[in-house]
Amino acid sequence: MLSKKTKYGLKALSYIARQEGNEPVQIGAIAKNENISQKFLESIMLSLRKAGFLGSKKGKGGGYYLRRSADQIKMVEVMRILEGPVAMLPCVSLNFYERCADCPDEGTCSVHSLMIQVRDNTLKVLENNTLADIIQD
Amino acid sequence: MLSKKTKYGLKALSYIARQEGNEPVQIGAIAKNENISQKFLESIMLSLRKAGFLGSKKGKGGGYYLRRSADQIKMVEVMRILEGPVAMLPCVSLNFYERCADCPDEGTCSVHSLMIQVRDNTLKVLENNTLADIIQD
DNA sequence: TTAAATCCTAGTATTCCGATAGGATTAAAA
DNA sequence: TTTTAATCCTATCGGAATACTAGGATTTAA
Repeated sequence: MLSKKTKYGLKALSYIARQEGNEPVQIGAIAKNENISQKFLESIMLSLRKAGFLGSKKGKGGGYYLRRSADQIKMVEVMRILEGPVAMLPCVSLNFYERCADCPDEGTCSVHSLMIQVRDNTLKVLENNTLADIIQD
Repeated sequence: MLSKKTKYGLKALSYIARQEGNEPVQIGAIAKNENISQKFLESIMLSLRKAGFLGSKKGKGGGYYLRRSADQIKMVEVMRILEGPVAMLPCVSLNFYERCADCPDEGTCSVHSLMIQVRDNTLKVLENNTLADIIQD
């Protein structure tokens, strides 16, 4: 299951991307319009800024804005920052690989190959969709 | 991330499917060979039996056996029993649907359509793989 | 009658998630 | 210069879920 953190983060990015012009958007406005706890959203925005998706302006009239155009922000990148690995098992993760404690040999693990297939199909979707794509609705 | 419960369940089913003949297989043997806590595995086997994948024989010489041939057990069925929904959001789940509290309208939610794509691609893999497929390694 | 297996219910330790608290800092506007 | 409005930052916390564990009841073969 997708965490609320990721879901809210994607909604916030979408909200910002849908605004006209490049004026900074306030957390308060996003939280209100998307029904998200403002304090929780604050910490999510911070992650997105530190990851390079968002820039911020402090003080009155400040807020957040996209640092890249929406069609340059792949869903898979955002997911990896907010959700972590795309794969369903650490042992099939490309960016967060870890051995499984219980497996003596990944090559003979029957679950392993299945989860590689799932990963590749999920990746295909997340690589091919950008922020620009998902706000087309 | 896949829960240990699901992973262990799949490994246990694979282990049983790989045995010659239809002799019941003991939890103890599975736990030992697959490095799984025996007590934990007990509860998982119980779920799999109640879901109809396994039959059991009690008492000395008892154990678990497949109730259907391995090529008749789709991965998606096992996943739904052990892991729950395939979808990453309740609002795009076919078998475990729930509204999202924060969405006034699913039709205009940008995350919704993305997660439908992910779901469909994951489903494709899990529908097309059976227990027989994943033990071919 | 004993040994070996499943069956079943409860409990528990730990981790993670979602959210909250409380201020520090910055900048525009009055 | 003061006020107001925004982000920044760290810490904490309750509840739920996960991953087991305990302990016995029941069943069956030898």
